[in-house]
Amino acid sequence: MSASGSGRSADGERRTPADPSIAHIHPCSACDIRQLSVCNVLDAPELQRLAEIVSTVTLPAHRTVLHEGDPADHLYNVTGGCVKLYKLLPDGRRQITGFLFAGDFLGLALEDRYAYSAEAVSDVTLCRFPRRRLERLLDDLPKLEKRLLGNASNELAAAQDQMILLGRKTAREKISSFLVNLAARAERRGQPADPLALPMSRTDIADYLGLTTETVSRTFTQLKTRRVITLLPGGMVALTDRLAIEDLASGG
Amino acid sequence: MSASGSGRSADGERRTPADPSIAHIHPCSACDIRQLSVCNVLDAPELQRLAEIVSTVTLPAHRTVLHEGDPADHLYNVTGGCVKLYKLLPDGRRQITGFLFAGDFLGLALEDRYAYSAEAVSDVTLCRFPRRRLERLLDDLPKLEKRLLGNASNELAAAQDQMILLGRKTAREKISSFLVNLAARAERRGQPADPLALPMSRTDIADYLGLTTETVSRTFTQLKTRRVITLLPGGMVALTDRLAIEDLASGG
DNA sequence: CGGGACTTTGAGCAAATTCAACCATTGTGG
DNA sequence: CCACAATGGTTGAATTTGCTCAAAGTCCCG
Repeated sequence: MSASGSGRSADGERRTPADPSIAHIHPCSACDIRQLSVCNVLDAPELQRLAEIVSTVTLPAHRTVLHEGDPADHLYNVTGGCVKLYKLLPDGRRQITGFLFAGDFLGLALEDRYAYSAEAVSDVTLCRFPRRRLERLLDDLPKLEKRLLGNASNELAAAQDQMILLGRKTAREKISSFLVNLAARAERRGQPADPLALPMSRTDIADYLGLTTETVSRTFTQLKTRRVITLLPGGMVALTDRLAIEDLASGG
Repeated sequence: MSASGSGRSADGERRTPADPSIAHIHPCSACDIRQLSVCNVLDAPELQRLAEIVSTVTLPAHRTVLHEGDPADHLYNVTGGCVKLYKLLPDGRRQITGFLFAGDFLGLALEDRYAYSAEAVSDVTLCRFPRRRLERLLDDLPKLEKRLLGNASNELAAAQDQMILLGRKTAREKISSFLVNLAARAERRGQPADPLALPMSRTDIADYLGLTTETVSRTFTQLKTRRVITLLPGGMVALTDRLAIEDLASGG
């Protein structure tokens, strides 16, 4: 990777040096999404220790963050934008296993290698932690470790919801669930939930829901025709009939 | 197979009292599946502390272990038999999110309530831990907490594998993956992987793979006809052509 | 043995996919 | 500034995979 010094490295990413002497340039204590993330369980001195090993990374849309099978050298915290996680079958079939937004944690794998790939959907900013150093730090910060466990447990619950979606819901129910779920998460981050921003492509949505782009497109128009949603320019959707879409989402 | 020194409670389960004075009757140190489970990171005195809050539970096949939405009062460790986890849609559609065997941990939810239901597939034995007491114990046993985090991280990886299965694999690939996966887990537990025991019904397999029983049955006969597997009496399968089935499983 | 649950097989159907064409938006070079 | 290629999205028609409904076959277990 690139040398430190906050220039633009060969692969186009910018970051702050890990040098603690200038860590105050990006103090975690001033982080405006901290209350969304795992860091919010830490007090000021603990946060300082975290700040000493973190570097901030900015990536443009479509840049790969990490690749399945690569050594899991870093963990990340998304601080802005949208990241997709995915796995591939040998013949290219793809399953997107999650979309991450500000506050979401990325890279938890106590294995040596990443079990999935991650790619920036929009321009994103990330906090990057060297895995070794973070693991060492965890021994001193049981609160953080507990929080990570809670985080993992929540992700497991979300994964189970995604399983029932993939295995048992119809296309219309899948799209509805997807929209309701994104809206709820946007709300939790304090971002507008209606109209809702859809930064990802139809293909991404299809690969997340186990459908094809054509089916995703047809289902959107169907929901539009039924006046459940309204498609707005700029990748926005209005959830016109919130009750109806929530009903569809839960498989009513 | 019954637990010693205890009565049968109202709901038909047998268990040892939590009374530590007789905990030595079921000492964790003599547990023959310990090396498979989260407990194996603990040394003798730590194990003793765990033994003081554990009770052993035996349930017959088809008995519900815990129910989605109920207060999450206990965590479990499966010590024998097979348990299925599942979620339901309002209209009864079911998704089985996992099968658990000896060594597998159950109930990790830092929420107040279980996010899914669990039911015994075969007769099962479980170690049961009161959640509050286990959580308190975790503060003193960082090794165990780390191990739980590692466990959760592995489960997340497995969940992502299941997502690509549900979203992107064909019926034949699903069945093949299922068999290969079960065989690998049986092997890890030191149980015979070929012929492989299938303790769960066709309906359970269908609800796990996002199929119908009919499709599961047809796919089994198809694999049988192609001489990839052999169906044996007593719910056993022989993986006749291991290479072929592994190829099918990975979507080759 | 006999009965009930589970499994397998069959025939027709339907939801979603595939293949193909068309439309909209955007960015580029003449 | 416009033409136009490129990308992504939408729509249509035909196909297919897996589902539904129905019936027959097996396997336990009493």
